[in-house]
Amino acid sequence: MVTANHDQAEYDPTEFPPFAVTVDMVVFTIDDDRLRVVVIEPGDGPAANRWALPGGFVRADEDIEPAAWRVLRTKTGVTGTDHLAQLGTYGAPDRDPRMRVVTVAWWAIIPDLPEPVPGRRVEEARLVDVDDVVDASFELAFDHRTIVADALDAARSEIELTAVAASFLDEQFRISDLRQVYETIWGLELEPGNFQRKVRGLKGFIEPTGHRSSESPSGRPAELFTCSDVTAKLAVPFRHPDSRSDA
Amino acid sequence: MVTANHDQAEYDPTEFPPFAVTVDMVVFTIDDDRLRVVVIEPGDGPAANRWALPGGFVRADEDIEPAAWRVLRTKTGVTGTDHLAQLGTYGAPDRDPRMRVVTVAWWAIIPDLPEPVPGRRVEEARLVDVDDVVDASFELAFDHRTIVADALDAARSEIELTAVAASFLDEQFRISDLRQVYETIWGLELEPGNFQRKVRGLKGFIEPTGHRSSESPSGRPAELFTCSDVTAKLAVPFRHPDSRSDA
DNA sequence: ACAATAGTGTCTATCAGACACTATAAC
DNA sequence: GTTATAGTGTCTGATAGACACTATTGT
Repeated sequence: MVTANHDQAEYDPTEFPPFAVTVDMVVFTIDDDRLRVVVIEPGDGPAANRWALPGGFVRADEDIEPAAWRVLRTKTGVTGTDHLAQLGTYGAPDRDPRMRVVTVAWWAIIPDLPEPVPGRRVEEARLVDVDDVVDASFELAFDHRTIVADALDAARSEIELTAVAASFLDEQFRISDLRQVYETIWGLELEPGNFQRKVRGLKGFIEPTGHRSSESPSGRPAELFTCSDVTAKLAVPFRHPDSRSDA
Repeated sequence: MVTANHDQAEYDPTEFPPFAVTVDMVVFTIDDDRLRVVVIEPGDGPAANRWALPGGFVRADEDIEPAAWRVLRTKTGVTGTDHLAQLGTYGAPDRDPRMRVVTVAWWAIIPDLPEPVPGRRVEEARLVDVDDVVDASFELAFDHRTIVADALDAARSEIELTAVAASFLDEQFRISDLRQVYETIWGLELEPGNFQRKVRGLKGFIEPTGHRSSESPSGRPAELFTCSDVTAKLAVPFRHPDSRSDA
């Protein structure tokens, strides 16, 4: 088979088309029983004076996941998280007006994140309700609304299959705290008694600490639990209760 | 906060580190009740004379998913597939000796793929058992063994949640054909009667065609079904039977 | 005492799996 | 008839959800 080689240049390693590779971070936290996401107002670039996800270029000698951690830290001051997962890669040719960029999007969960602090070359950093982003009442630059929507889908699925919901909470937590995480992310109410029994019965999810909560405003103090591995896959999924066979 | 700007260069759009962006394809098919994957022997590059996934550079003005389709077609002659999903992006700094490359990996399912044909700049193309790749008895270049293993995990999960198993089959298929797909991918046997009842009861999975199979070697001819949307999310997951609460 | 939250008992409907059974074809 | 596969009936054990109930704290 003889073919004209008018497009062979792109197969030549010395003439590959150069791309910029960035990372963008979708950082979730729960604040006041609302699912929120960290956004920044960049100090420069095409998203200056607009809100956007924290993001930045991957360095020439840096793997992608470390770049995600570094960008998160330098842009928002956020340092630790139990959970960082790759969401997907977005690379429409026109997604950034400056140049050809593909961005690797990640999503993470940070407990107790009151207000992020603006980092280098960042004007402002704040938390915004995920719902407002997804329904576009709070606008984000680039394709970041889509990325947040995809991250929300990923989070909703992930808490069914793994113990990651616990990473929204402190080291020790009550079962009712964990239930609130599910209720917030799924946007529904769960029956406290059944939740209790179900989650206690799941292997590899939570372990009792032997301590009891002292902060309860009233009522019987709750037993405190920990989750040793938030990435652990649950033996049985904790299923979102919307699925009915008569759907 | 005053900081040395020794690393500010990377924030300058005109001086971002240039990356090559490639796509790599994990193409599954079922052949003789074995799950197989398409591999090629590139005619040049660092994987010449080794087996590797079909892959290639994304063009300067091309979105990533079209690039995946193009690469698949030009390298292996494979043109159509019902299912193409992004798997993840791999970008360790040393994963390609030539240059800094990040690759966006995709997985796809092609029914009835007897033998792929080597495309441009490809010496050979063939199918290989997925198991042999994952257990490294069949070696692949770069990090392609990891990518195939991740794709297998993705496929095993995806057939629980969507109708994608049907994309291994022809337009019309018997329920026992569909059962064989699950058995092959999960590596176990399912009880035919229960499978039949379960899959017939799931909304949005299969629809009867009104025809019956004429190719049955013996026995009662089976009703033929179609799947109108292989990407449809099942209302109720078709669960892999390994998960027991006493696990 | 009451209010509030934690946690358990129990009933019921549903569903997965085991397996016997019937149905319909080729031979 | 036998054999093979398609498809159904039916039982059982597990589980999710509803909801009543007990348990343990503060006020």
